[in-house]
Order: sequence, then structure tokens, then C-alpha cells
Amino acid sequence: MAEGEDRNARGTVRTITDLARLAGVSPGTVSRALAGKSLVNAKTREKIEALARQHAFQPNQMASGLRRQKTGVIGVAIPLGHDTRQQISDSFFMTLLGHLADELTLQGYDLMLRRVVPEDDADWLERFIGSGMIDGVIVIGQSDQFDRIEDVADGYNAMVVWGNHQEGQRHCVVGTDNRLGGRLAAERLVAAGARRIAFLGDIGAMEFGARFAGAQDAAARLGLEPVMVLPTHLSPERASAEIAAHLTAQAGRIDGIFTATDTLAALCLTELRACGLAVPDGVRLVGFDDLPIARQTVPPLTTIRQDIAAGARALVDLLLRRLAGEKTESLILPPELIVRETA
Amino acid sequence: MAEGEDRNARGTVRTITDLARLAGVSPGTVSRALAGKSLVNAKTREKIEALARQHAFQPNQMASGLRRQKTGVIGVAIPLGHDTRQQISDSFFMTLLGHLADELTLQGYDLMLRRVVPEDDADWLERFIGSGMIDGVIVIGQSDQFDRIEDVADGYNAMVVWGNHQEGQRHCVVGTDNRLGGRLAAERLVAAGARRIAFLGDIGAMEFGARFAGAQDAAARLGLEPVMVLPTHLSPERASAEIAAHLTAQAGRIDGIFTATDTLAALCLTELRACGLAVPDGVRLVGFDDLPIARQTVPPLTTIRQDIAAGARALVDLLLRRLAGEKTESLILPPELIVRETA
DNA sequence: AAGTTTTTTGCAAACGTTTGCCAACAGGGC
DNA sequence: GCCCTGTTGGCAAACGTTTGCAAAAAACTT
Repeated sequence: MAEGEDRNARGTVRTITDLARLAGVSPGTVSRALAGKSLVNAKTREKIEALARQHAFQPNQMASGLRRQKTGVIGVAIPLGHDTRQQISDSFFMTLLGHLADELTLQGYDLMLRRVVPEDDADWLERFIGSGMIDGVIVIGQSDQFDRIEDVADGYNAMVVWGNHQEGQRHCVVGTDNRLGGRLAAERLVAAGARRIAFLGDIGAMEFGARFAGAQDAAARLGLEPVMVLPTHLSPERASAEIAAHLTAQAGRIDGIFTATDTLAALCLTELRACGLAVPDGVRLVGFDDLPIARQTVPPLTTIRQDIAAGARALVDLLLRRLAGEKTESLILPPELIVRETA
Repeated sequence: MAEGEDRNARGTVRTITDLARLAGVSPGTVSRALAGKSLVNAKTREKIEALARQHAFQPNQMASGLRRQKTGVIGVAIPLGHDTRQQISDSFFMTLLGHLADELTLQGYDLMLRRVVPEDDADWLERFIGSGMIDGVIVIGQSDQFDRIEDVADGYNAMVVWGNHQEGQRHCVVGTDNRLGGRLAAERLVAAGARRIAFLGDIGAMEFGARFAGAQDAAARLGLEPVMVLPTHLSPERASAEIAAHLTAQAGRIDGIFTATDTLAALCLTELRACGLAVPDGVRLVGFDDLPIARQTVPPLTTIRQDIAAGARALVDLLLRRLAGEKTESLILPPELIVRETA
């Protein structure tokens, strides 16, 4: 009996107008009631809310978005740079994405994900922003798109970027102090006995460049010879071979390696073993990121930790601030040296 | 000079009506021209297209979506089951997500990501579907939500799920044949010399349960004693301790371990080493997934490969078919044994 | 009981597209 | 020049909300 009215509940009442008819009021009133505005009588509100619950009614977000000129959706763009394919399955970005999803949900926003290949699609960022589907955008990684991002930032406020900070840049960025991280890494290598240090990674990518620069700083300050760069791609398929080649080419000429990421460090560890080089006694090794894998290598990896969760929180926080009209400064997070057994 | 008209290009022409005014035609015509309909004169079309390009015009997707009653967005939901927190940073899901993003983009769809905690939010699926923001939904992992998904599937067609297939189920699923995978794993363990096998993982999760069942099948068929279950959570923090406890508790009573995922296998390997157990001579080990990490453990991990890319393609393909009105069957992909050095 | 204030509601116009329908127009054939 | 056929293009009504404005209803004042 009480269930009687439920008979045709699901689906039959889709629009706010349907609900209004049912409640015997006008659509406007329903809208106000559901939005929790104060200008509607307590009783009418209750009645409407009850009906809404009963019929599992949900206002259409598209219509609402159109009318209010805001969508409740934040875009997350992952530009895939040089290393096109592989970069996204990169654990670091993925973990960051996970935290972003959490944080955005917490704040009542939805997340729209877009992977972009800048070379195929020059104005990916404008397109994303101009789609009208998102209220703001978080860009994960500057890749090689620094200039484009700068350009867009001049005319568009609702954007925050994860990446490296550069003196005087115009876009709002959140990121680890990569240079400091690099310094810490190199210093640790030296403290563990290394004298001739190499950096493994592609210093063309901004973050990595900064990490390298930091290591270079440390080497200079400690009076060591300059850090050697061993260019290496991120994708596992290519990386292994490249690392192996580097190791044989430099055999005996290096006793400390700082890799751009933990993923590379893990691969490097495998190759070092293959070459018969002992870690840390023959060669010291320091990674970057402190991904879960760092704890699982043998021996466990000494690395520089980035606080990914804090980064995600900051990204979202700053973006929301910007949506509220505030002008926000960039935020640089401190890296932390995690000493395990490879250095 | 040629750039003269560009002066106030950016932003000033936002709506299709602006563009219409500029082109000296009606909004309807612009819409038709941009949509590539045949009912507009070639010259007018060109003029309109030129103007659109020049002003970097983009039609508002919200408005378009509202009018056409389709959004061009596919929702991807990741239910976080028992192991609430950790599951998403799980590499497997993340990798799948990456491939989904690629595939959807390729097909001209956008991706809306939502992580849901079913226990906090009973009707997460209805809510997602009813939001009006998505044309269809892909659910990654059934978690413990099998029944809810079944319910929804009865009334909603545009849904495809990654997960395990069960006799007679009503929702369309894509997934690996976990049971077969489990069988292959156990058979390999035996071939490598194991006689007393344990399964490491939480058999409450459907996929894992099926993997275990497959191993059990094999054990029975080969006349071994039943496979022992060592319940273990997925999150690294808890898992390590649990595994260590299991190993000491079962010391000497098992000589082969099949883990629910490669991630667990990697942790297990570490703990085995800590216990002084040799792999594969003392204990054989087989993982599941063939994640990148499987190649990087020492020794490299023998495992069961799931073809994640193929899975993603299938998910998208089936969903699009369903959007087109077709009724599609579930798809079960074959797992593949990858022999490395742990068994 | 009439006047004044305060709540509560309905009306209708947005938001920016798309699309069915009809009018205008051009091109042919007579 | 007239009628017919076939292309183009404009008009206006949707899509489902939200919200300013004003009317109606209720609650107080005298």
C-alpha cells in the first residue's frame, strides 16, 4: 500500500518539471527547494525532498551547468611529451592522479581526464578549456609545453600546473623543489663514498633538468668533477638497453648514479647486477620519487621522496582558490632524503 | 596587416551567435556548417569555417549536449571495495585506466573519472548514470558490488564492466579467464617442483576467488593436497606484515606460492628473502598480471599475463556497440603464462 | 478592518546549441 | 515569362535548469 505510489518510481520522473507537477508546485520552487535556498517554506521543501528521494530524482547536470555557467567538473590534462606513449603509465603521474581524484571528489567536483599528445594537437590546452565542459584545469607535468602553458596562463586564470618552478614564470605551479632534491641526492652519494657521479635520465624534461642541476651544484660545491649525463628514455623497453650501454661505456669511470626516477633506478639496479657491479659497494645509487617500488628492490633503494598526496591537495586547493577569484602564488614542496641501502 | 582582423580574436566570439553575426548568417546555418551537414552552400561553409578557425571558436559542449541529449563523455567508475584506500593506486587498474583514456580519446569521447566508496554511498552507480553528464559507463572492477551492478544492468544498457564472469550473469563484462589463469599458475608451480601450494590474497574479491579456484582445480586434478589460502590485503603497508606472519606460521609446510597479483608477489619475494627461503629452489612463486615490476624483481617473476591493452579496447568497443543499441555478450580473454625465474 | 511588512510562490526569460519546417531563391524546361 | 524542382537559409521551438521580478499569501501593526 505504502509502496503503491512507488510503482512507476524509477525513471518516470526525470525532469524537475515532472517533480513539480507531482508536488503541485512550479518548477522554480522545486529548483529552489532542492538547492536548499532559504526562500521556500519548510513544509513545501520537505514534501519536495521526500518526493525527490522517493523517485531517486537527480537534476540534469548539463542543463544546470549551462544555466549557471559552471559545470562542477575539473579537467585534468596529462600532456605526453617526447616519450609519448609511456609517460602516463608512469607510476608517479598515476599516483598523483589517484590523489587528485580523491581530493576533487572530496570538494564536490568531478574529474575529467584527458591525455594529450601536443605534437598531434597544437592547441590542446585551449581546446580543453574552451570546451565549456570544465570549470578549471589541472595540468600534470609541463613536459615540453612550458611556453604554451605560459601563453594560456596569461588569459586564463583557472589553471594550476604540476611541475617545476622557474624564476619569474607566469603560471601557477605546484611541485617539488627538484633542484634541492638533486642536491640532496648527490650529497648522499658522496657521503656514501662516491666521487664520480652520473645522472641517468633525460635532462630535456624540465623537472629532470632541475634535478640534474641540483646534483651539479652539489658536485661543484664539494669540489668533485662535474656530474656526467647519461641520457635515457623513460619507457622500460628502451631504458634497459640504454642503461646497459651506458654502463659498459662508462665501466669503471663512475661510482655513483643518481637516476631521474625510481623506475629508472630499479631498471638500473637490474643492469648493474647484470654487469656484476655491486651496490652500494661498487656503485652507489639514488633514485627519485619514493614510489612503492623503492622499498621492494634488492637492495632497497635510497631515494628522494616527493610528497604526492600533499602535492595533490595543494593543486586542488590552489585551483579552488583561483576559481574563487583569488590570485595564488606557486607552491614549492620540500623533497626528503630517504636513506635505504643503495647509498 | 593580414593579422589585423586577429586583433580581438581570442575570446570575443564565444557563441555560435557571435560567429553568425560575423558571417552575416543565422546561428542555425553556422551550426549546420560546423557540423558538416550537407544542406549548406560550399561557399558559406568555407567562410564560416575560416572565421571559426580564425577566432579559435569552439561550440559550447554543455549546450550541445543538452540539446542533443548526449554528452560525448564516458564515465569510468572505480569502486573501492574492502581495501578502500589502496586499491586505486594499484598499478593494474591504473594501467587499464591509461589504456581506456587512450582508446576513448581515439573514438572521440571524453573520460570522466569517479572513484567511489560504495559503503559511504550506496547508490553510487545510479548517481553516476543519472547525472546526465555521461553517455555510458565503464566500471573498473566489480569489487564487492556484483549484485548492485546486476540490478542496475537490468534497467540500463550503456554499461560495461571489467571483472570476472559468472555463469548467467546479466551485466556485460570484459575480463581475463581468471580460473584458467589460476590453473596455469598452479600447473607451473607443480612443473617447477612444488607439491604443497598456497594462495596468497583475499579470495573475497571475485577475481581473486576465481584465480584461487583455478589453482584448486589443478591441484585436485594432479592429486595434490588442497591449496591453502593465506588471506592478505592488497595495501603494501598491511600486506608485508601479513605475508611475514603467514610465512613463519607455515614454515616448511609449503613449497609453492601463487599470489593474487604481481604486487603481492614482489612483496612476498622480499619477505621470502627475509626468511632465508630460496626462490625458486626452496619455494616456487607465481604472480598474476605481468605488470612491469614482474621483470624487475630478483629473480624475475614468473607470472600470468593479462592483456590490459586488449581489455581496454574491448571495453570501449563493446560500450560503443551498446550505445548504438546493440546487445553485446561478455568477453573473456585468455591469460598467458609467462615463465621467468621464480618458478 | 485596513495598511504594512515579510514570506512564499509563480512567471518567464535566460544559458548556447540543434533541428523540423517553411520561405526564398536559383536554375531549368516549356 | 511561367511553372516546376531542388538547394539554401532563416525562424523558432526545443533541451532542463536557474533566477530576477513581481504577484499572492501570510503575518503583523495600528
